[in-house]
Amino acid sequence: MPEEEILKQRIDKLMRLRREEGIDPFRNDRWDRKETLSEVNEAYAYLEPDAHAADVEIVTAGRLMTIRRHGKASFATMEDETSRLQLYFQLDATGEEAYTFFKKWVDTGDILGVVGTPFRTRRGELSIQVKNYTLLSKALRPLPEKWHGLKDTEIRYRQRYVDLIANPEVRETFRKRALVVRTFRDVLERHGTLEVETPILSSLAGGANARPFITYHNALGVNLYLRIATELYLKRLIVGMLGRVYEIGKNFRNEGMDTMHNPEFTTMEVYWAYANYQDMMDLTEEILVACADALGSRKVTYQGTEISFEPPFKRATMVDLVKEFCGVDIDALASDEEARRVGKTKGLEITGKETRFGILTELFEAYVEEKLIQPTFVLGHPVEVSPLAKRNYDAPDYTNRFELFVYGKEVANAFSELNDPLDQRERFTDQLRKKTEGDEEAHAFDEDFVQALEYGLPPTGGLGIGVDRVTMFLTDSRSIRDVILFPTMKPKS
RNA sequence: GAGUCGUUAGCUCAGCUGGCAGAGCACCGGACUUUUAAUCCGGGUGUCGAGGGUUCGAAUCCCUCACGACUCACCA
Repeated sequence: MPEEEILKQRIDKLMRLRREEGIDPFRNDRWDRKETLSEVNEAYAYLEPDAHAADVEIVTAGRLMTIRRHGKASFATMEDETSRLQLYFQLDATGEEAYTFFKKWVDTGDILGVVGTPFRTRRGELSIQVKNYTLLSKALRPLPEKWHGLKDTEIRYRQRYVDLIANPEVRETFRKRALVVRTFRDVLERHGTLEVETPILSSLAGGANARPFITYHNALGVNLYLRIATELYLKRLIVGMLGRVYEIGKNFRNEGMDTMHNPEFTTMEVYWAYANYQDMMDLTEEILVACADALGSRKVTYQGTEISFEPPFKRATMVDLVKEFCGVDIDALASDEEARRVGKTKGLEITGKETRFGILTELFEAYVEEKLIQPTFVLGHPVEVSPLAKRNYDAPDYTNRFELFVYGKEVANAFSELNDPLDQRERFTDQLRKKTEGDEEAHAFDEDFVQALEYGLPPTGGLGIGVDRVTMFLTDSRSIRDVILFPTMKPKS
């Protein structure tokens, strides 16, 4: 039957229900649920087959997922946010009127409030013998198929509510996501970190290499950008003497999308005054281990590969990793020209402008990243690709920075924050030069941020973690869309 | 942005070399007082993603477009 036909039929049925029975299922304002289905399942797990707890009254509610109608006794499977449980409607127990009403008016998908007694059937299934019930809401559209569920990715993402009804494991994934976020907060609060909110709308989108979304403010008559990172505002707050701050929120990047990238995604960024990137490494480890523990295990299987979040995570410098996986010792190369030559032999596309540090970074991305399956801290990024990180004063071409890779993907990025306003100004200028050379993703020059640094930023450790990616790895989700409730979709024309 | 694959009933899917549009579940009607993918009897409910082309004839072959999935490029 075409869906419109079913809808029409169900609306007609609703009208008849109102007219013939004087009952409007949408009139109910609340239901005094006394227990959830998982509470019932736990409390009466002890019942033996065919045993009734006849003196107990259960008051619960949920959605009917399946109905097995018989002549004078019917079964239904009810599901709520915690569990599922079988209902037993028996003419002798409900009375003729209520039983007939059930057979005539109640459909799968309907929300029911029920009162009854727990028992276990001869076949061994815990059930509720329904004494009476109330139709709390009516479903006018049919549920997806009960056996195969809903698989169509397009419907799953566009109509997530249907996905959530049909696939309990999807609900579980989003509960885990909430637990991950809560664990982030727990750890950060334990370290005396203040949760703050900074602007999403701003006249300048900085703090990362990315193209922003542009929007327009009518009253001000100006273009505003959606933020691409929270970094620069949070560091202003450290200047402002808030000591330790963090923000969990969405960033927006106007770039391609695939299984690892959604245009809006969630990050946690944290900044601690008087700390450095080493402290941030410890914090990263602490947060990830706490998340793994919260979800049950430090060893997780991601897409068939076991990943261990048992600390300490592996640590290595970018230079050493490139040496190990690619056989190129950047420090041994005398000039940029030589580096470009070596890069070319390794298959890099060379424009002639690369420095040896650019080559290092490209070799790392080409040869190393995908090999870093187990959690690995990569240290010592070149200054050239780290416009906001503090220089390593023993090796001035490199920064006190790390990125954490898991399953070949970047999960965290952290550094000792650059707090020298003069150096920061130079690096922004360098980014500006890159921008005029055509690099659309070069950082914007944030004059106000430099000015903030001129008031004095204490030595500060900063860290950003991709919340969606952490959730993916801990829930074995192959696409970022599986951990975002309403992922960005192209509108259907 | 490029390539590959996909789109058939509400859902999950068949549909061969071009020859009447199919199944299970769901849904509608009937029987059934412990079923659980209930069973039994009866009912097919469709713009075969959209548009164009080839052909006597197109779900099927060709082209264009839309949307999705995967791979790649960019990126976290």
